Amino acid sequence: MNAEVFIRKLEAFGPISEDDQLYLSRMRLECRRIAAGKPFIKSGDILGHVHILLDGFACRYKVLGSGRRQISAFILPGDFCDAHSLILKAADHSITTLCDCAVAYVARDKLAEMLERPGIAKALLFSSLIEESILREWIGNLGQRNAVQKMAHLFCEMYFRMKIVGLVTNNSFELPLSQAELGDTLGLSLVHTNKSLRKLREQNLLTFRSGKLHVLDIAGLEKVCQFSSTYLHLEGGRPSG
Amino acid sequence: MNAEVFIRKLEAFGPISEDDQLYLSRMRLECRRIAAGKPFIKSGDILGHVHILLDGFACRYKVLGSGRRQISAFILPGDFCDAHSLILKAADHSITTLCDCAVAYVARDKLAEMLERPGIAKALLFSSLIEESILREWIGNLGQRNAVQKMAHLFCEMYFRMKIVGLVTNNSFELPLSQAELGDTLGLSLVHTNKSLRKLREQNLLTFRSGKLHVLDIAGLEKVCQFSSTYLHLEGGRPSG
DNA sequence: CGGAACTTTGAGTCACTTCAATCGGTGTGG
DNA sequence: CCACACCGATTGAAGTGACTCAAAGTTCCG
Repeated sequence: MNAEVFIRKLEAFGPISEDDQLYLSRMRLECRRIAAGKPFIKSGDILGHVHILLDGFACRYKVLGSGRRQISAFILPGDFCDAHSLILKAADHSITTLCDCAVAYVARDKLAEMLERPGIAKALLFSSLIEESILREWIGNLGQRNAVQKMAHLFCEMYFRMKIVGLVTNNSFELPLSQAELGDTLGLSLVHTNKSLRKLREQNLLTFRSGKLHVLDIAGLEKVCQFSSTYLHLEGGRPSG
Repeated sequence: MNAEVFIRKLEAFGPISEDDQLYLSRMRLECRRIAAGKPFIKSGDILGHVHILLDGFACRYKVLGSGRRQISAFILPGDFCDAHSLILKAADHSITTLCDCAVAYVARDKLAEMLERPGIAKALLFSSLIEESILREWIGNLGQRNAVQKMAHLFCEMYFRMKIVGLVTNNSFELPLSQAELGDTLGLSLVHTNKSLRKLREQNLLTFRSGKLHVLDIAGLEKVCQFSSTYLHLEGGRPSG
């Protein structure tokens, strides 16, 4: 398995020089398959290497002292799982697969070496800035919208993000989440998650069954939560820098 | 006005070479004072330069379609206000001062030049990773805690962040927020913000009046929300990289 | 066929919201 | 020096969105 998905991802943030590309592709990445539902990074883990998701779907989460769980991000192919381990020896949150995944391993000193290349460091910085932007939007989502709106917003976001990586077919895509996990993402109880989902279904906006989301009316869904995709920075058009 | 606050901030993320320091200090930064309560970056603005807060207190926020406002971050001296404008021509959120501030301006092409230096690019990446970490914690805060716990958590965070930059005296510090702004940060109505604040006060944990927070019992406050400061990455100890 | 995990639904309760009014401090003009 | 306006803080009361508890229905898999 090679670093192609990863290189493509970096390129989305700006031109990667031929030299850098060569460097990355020559870097043999160790790769492993991980089964669905396996928390492969746990809060507190000391990490000797950094993970890149090559295939599948994963999420970041924290379990608070109260035992409640909050999912704070979804990880798509090409994404770094734990760039943050660059600065902290121990992981400050956990990561679990949500379906069968392929994950590449980069030794930490290898990563340090990568960062000496301005082109790569810049691409990682940009990638981190977009993640920040998504996190800020989630904060607004959790703080200011009601249950149905929150859910519509999450589905809109995932629709656009999956679409851009080519994973949407006939307006539907794999979103391998249980309703409990959906609730942990939106800060809702399981029961209320179920009832909010029903409302969206009854408005003929979507169906969501066995980990597959089918969007019937994306315009309607966007309207429910006043969705605007600018925060996803999809166009890929960058100014200078 | 020079870039000292900024250099000190970068140094917190790892050694900055003498050459880089010289480069930064030689860079004459244009600096302006901005009065309290002035939104100096507005969502949609096309930015020709990047801002660094040198002195004061500011916040990021978004106004949703519904008119509701969400504050998504507080900006302290030394922080970049809009590193994200590196990747997007237009700002995707607004920033306002919360008290009188001093702000430095860096032309965008100057910043692009800075990023060609691996040491600086790395420091900015690290800074961005820590911001991400804080955003993730806020997501957990908004999603999983009740009003009183949320508020306690925010106060704990600000206590530690202000302390590390030397702005805490006698367990109290300037937090120039109205209760309405506090509510917009925590996703609470003004009325409930006031009532939650009262509960914390009645437990003799703190006082909060005219933009000044006095922490009477930090251990008690931490206990209310099960606060753990690891996500702030305060120690500054970094592994390789 | 049995069990586990997930989904669905109903009922009662509570945290938080909205509406509405008052109170206090501060600045301004007469 | 007082009257007035303004803004933020405070409080009470009523409404509601989301929660918890409880139970039954479904789907999937060994």
